[in-house]
Amino acid sequence: MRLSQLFTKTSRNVPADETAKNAQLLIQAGFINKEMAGVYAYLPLGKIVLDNIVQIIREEMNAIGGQEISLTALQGKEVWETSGRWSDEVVDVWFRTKLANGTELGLAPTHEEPLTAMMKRFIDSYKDLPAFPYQFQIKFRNELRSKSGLMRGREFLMKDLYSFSTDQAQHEAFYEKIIEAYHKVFERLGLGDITYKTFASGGSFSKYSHEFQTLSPVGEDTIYVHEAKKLAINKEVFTDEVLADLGINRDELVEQTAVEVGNIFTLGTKFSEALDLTYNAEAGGSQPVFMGSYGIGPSRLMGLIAEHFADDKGLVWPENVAPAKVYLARLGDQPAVVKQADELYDRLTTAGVLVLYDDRDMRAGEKFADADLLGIPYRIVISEKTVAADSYELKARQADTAQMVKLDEVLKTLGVTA
RNA sequence: CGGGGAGUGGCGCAGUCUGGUAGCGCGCGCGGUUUGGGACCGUGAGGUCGCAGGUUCGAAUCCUGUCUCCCCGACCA
Repeated sequence: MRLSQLFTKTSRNVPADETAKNAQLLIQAGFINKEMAGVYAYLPLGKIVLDNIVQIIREEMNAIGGQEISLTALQGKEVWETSGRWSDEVVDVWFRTKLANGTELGLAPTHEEPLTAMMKRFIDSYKDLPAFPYQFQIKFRNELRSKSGLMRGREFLMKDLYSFSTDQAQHEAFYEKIIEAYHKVFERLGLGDITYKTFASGGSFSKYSHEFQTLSPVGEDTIYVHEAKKLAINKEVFTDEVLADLGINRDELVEQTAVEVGNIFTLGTKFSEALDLTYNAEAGGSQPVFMGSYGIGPSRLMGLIAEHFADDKGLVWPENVAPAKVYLARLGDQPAVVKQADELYDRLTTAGVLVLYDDRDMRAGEKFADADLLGIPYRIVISEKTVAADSYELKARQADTAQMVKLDEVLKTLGVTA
């Protein structure tokens, strides 16, 4: 993409109505636009980042049998009344609205009910199980207070997968698989080392649920980390009983603040019984389907990644989620310089490398500052110097200095095979 | 929802205490000089001070109400 064509631009001023670093940087760099408190629009570069995160999650969900769907945001109240969750006393974050004829509607804060109801069309027999539908959907939650930029919005993107199994044993087999899949997701997002499977409060069908907590000073949760076992315990369930269950001594744990980036739940037959989702068992007889739910917040992850990797010059995206791999800064518009820059841009683009080509008529300092602020992993400068040396000036985002290298070295660094 | 802070050109701010119809930086247009870490000179465009009432000869400034944003708390992917 040529920056001269990109309609967004960076700002030298930090927005005054945000204090969260992720929101400040993402707005300043033109990745997102604030619509209202806790509600953000995604601009071209931000949309690419979000899509990259989504794609990583999608690939890992598909790898374990997930099938992507897209449910609706508009919800009629009947199915929620059946499960008891239409009530404000039970779910206090509903956004409610009405049809023109007065029919009550809500904007979905989650999707257990409509999906469970829908699956009645397709689940009749044990032969139809298990099933793992999932979606990426904007959830609406009327929080009393949104905060921390993308970390906690009133409207946010969520990947929610639901498992439908014959019984607890079949359910647990999948539960273990999704834990592994989640670890892969966070590994690919560059957060593997600081993300812990965390024991949290369960429900009527399991003693615990599991959260995936990423260490961060801006986190809202307190967890107790067992580094050797690579797990953690949420403060909300931190008791002697839990320690005994896990065979852990209190002095092996370190208290940390963390951000909940994922949460997996054994739902059991809570929703299937409420909504009458049953199947005919192999041995005969009707049984309620055994369910689980599994969430990850891509938009929250984007905020967390922005916040976690940023330095004093701006964003620093991991390669897997960066809006481009290379920031190609062309200094000046002399024909030879333009030629070298255009040719490299074409070469890399053809090879499938995403390049932000800064072909704008701006000074070097501004281009360098934007390259840093946008957080693109590699910066390549083309100038009279590089033309004269038949070389390219290459610098990783976090490197202190640039190096003059030949084309093959550029291609090798960027993983382009000749 | 309780407590605290704040709303003034696109963005960041000063002016409010001590009323006299608005100023600075960035950005933007035009002309010129520049050109490797956010250049400089000149010249322009752009706001009626969140909104609604009220006090006053006169309100960004005082009073009342209201909306919005941020932070802490309570609550949450």
